[in-house]
Amino acid sequence: MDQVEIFKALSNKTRLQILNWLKDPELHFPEQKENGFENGVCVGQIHQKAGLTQSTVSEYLTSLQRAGLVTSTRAGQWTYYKRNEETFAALSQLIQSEI
Amino acid sequence: MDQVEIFKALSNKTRLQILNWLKDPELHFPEQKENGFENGVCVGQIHQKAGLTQSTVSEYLTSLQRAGLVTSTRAGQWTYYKRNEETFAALSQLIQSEI
DNA sequence: TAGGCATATCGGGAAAAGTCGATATATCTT
DNA sequence: AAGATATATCGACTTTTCCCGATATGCCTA
Repeated sequence: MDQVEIFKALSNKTRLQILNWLKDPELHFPEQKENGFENGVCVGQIHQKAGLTQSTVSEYLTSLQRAGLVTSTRAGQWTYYKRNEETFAALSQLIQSEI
Repeated sequence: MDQVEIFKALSNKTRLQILNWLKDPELHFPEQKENGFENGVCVGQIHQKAGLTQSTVSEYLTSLQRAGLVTSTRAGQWTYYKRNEETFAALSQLIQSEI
């Protein structure tokens, strides 16, 4: 758990927004509903909603993953990303006790 | 409370270290003991310990203050900085519930 | 195996952050 | 008023981040 890397990943409005959307996929990504959300949301959906290019969104998701804030699952041609709540809990604790 | 500004301020090893030092001034800044720590620690002490130039440390402290993570008090020719624990508590909560 | 999607990676230009040395400002002492 | 000390600000340079378009890779289907 690299603190600086986590905080850097969180230092961007769009990335914060993506994390927020992923808290409630049913609400924010209804188009994907038929496929379920067990593995999270695929890049294309996030790309559309974010209004940035596909490459930028892909890079953002990779950086969130490197920080441990999301996990990814490949399924066919899709990559699904979902929040890694453990990291959020650990971070909240860290701020309370260590930082 | 600007989340992005807070996370940017926390995205630097030295600034994290400064915040950590300020948790226990008696331990980390014994040279200043005679003056007490009610208002925190003065810039010069932090500068010496950080091993970066005075201007850099001054700028770091300003950025921590803009983020609300520390407060400053001027007393004579010294400026004392101390942690603003309210912001840390609020941030920890924010991560648990909102982000 | 060719073509079509979905995603990742690469190269680059603009903006921001990191860091310094020099200088300005404020305060204290004499 | 002058000099000394503490801090802040400025100008510059380097590194990193932001974000894009173009291209590569991987997988699926006809």
